[in-house]
Amino acid sequence: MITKPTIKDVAKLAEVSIATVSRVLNGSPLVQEKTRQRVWKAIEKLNYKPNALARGLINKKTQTVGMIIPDISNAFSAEVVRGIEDIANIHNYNVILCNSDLDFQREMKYVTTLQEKQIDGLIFLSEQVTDEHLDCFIESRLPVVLVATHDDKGLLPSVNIDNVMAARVATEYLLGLGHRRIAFISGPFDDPIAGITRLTGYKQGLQAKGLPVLEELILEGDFTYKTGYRNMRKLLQLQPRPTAVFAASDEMAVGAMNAILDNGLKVPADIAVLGFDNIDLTTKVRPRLSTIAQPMYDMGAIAMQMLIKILTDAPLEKRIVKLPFELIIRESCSVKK
Amino acid sequence: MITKPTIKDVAKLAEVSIATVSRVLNGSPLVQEKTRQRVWKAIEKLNYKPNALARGLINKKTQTVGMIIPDISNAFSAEVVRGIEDIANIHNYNVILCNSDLDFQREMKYVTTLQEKQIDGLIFLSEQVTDEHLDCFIESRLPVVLVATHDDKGLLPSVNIDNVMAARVATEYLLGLGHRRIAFISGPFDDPIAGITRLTGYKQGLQAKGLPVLEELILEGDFTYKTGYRNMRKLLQLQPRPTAVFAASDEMAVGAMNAILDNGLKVPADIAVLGFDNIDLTTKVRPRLSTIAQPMYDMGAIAMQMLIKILTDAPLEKRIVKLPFELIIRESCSVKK
DNA sequence: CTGTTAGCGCTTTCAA
DNA sequence: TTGAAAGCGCTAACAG
Repeated sequence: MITKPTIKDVAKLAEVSIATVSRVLNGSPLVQEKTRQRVWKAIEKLNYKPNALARGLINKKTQTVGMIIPDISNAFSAEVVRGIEDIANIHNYNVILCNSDLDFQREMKYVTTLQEKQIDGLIFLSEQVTDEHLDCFIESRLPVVLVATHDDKGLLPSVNIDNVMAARVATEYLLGLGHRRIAFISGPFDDPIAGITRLTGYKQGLQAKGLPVLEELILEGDFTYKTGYRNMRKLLQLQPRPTAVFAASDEMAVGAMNAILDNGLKVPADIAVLGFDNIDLTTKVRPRLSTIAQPMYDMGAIAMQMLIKILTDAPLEKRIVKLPFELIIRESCSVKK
Repeated sequence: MITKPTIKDVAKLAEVSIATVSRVLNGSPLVQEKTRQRVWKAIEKLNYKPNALARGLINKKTQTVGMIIPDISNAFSAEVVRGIEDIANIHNYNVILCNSDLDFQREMKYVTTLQEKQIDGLIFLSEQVTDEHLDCFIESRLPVVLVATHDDKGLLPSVNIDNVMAARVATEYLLGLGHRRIAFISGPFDDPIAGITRLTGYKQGLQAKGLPVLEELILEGDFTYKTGYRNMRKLLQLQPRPTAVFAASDEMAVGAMNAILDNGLKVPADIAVLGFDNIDLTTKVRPRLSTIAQPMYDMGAIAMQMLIKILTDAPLEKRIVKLPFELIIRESCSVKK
């Protein structure tokens, strides 16, 4: 069986030393033009590809980064990942994908494996970054950038959106349309990233207008279609009915929307619906749903840019980045009250 | 600055040779229990992690595979990728993710880079596998498994669904409901994977019943929401109207659905709608759409299993796998004519 | 400008 | 049961 050609084979064929081949490969200027051409010819003839393992062993750089995310099959993560990979690709990095399912054990196992593979840096998406996470990251001495999350102590660079502000602006928008009974289908009350923050924003929006926060109008979901649907059914029983619902995720918003329609009511004529997230499909499959657009792609892209800066010792202007969001208004909440 | 501990450091601390450390690391039985324990203690104390690059250099195995896909932010790919990663993870492989955007140049560049990184195998998703692709794969001598595509010559192992059969069964289902004027919104007529195949299945379904294939009922889209919407508008002008539409993608089906609703008609009372694909969101966000479920996750998982078998020299029962699909019937086409 | 040589961190004979 | 030494494919001094 024929083995892969190595630098030696190239050297032999080009009748030079392996050092010269190495120089040509790395674009060193101190090689005669004639020699360089001979070497390239040999490289092409043999279809030689340098071995990145051997290179990495010496350079202590692999041009590879790790990326630990909860679940790629979730449209969110997928957008972020695309942003990461695009920027990585531009800078000649490759990306190792790891699905954690938010399982701490798996996260830790991945960190170990990635360390062994000598990755240059790590991008980490998760719900909450605990002290154990932090310990592990520090111990690993890997450059880490957090996405869509942050650590309490602000030790690690991160990129995020301002969930409180986003929810507040959205609430104020609904108020501006004339709505006064605005229900809120929240994420889990113990989720510090996308749960309480958005709830807080909702409350702030009401309070800024001097309106009361009514407990009956606030229900807890878990971001899924099902809890959106169920909670909306409960809300429909209230007297008087809310005139608008703001859900902390698009999936819940769509669930709510279907619950409303199933009840024989109209969106937005009877009840306006506003979601949160803007996964790709919101705009494509559900072009009628109003939503708060989280720039998922940008979050990934910017996180990767930050990582690259760290890896190249470029200065980071900001360690904690908060990206602007966008309010996308469609039919589902476009009618003035 | 403290450097990473190497096998030398462990050897020194445990007062053994590096060979012994290596044996312990690789679970060799010919190490005394006492020595083994001393070594493990040293490993833990130093928090030593073996360098996978050095290992790979010798073993010619990296426990890493590459995965070239068109676009991870597309819900399809994401499902497949999840299947791939899950199986890879079980077998202690990592996965390098590459987005090609179906650009041949990028695909080739990725293959080169992945080769340099000494991946053990490659999973390739694309629309069409050309002869150039084939040349490149063969030249690379990498084990390759194709997903959701195949090569004409059947040289490479692949996993797929039977698009013709799927579309035929779907058409027959609609016929079984009593529909006789069934429109078909096709994918591009020059797409050999998901275009003509599904169209063929549709035609076969009609012909098997002795029904004519009417050109006016067949329109060409490109799988997107927009073309579904537009084509449906055209179909609505026909006299008589079709009583059912079968779209070659869920996005087009949803587009068609909205066009029907916008026209003041009801689904499925006036017109039944059937899609194709079953991306995750179809079931979650669009629980009312009937569809042909392509087992995307399974395709990824099975492809990875095949690759693992190839890598471990296990026999492959089948080189060309065709997975069964599933007809998921929901409200959108549940009414008998 | 080019070649020689010493490793990078590890596995694997071969001896002891 | 253990250690010494060779070498995987490459880069980077150092010499010439």
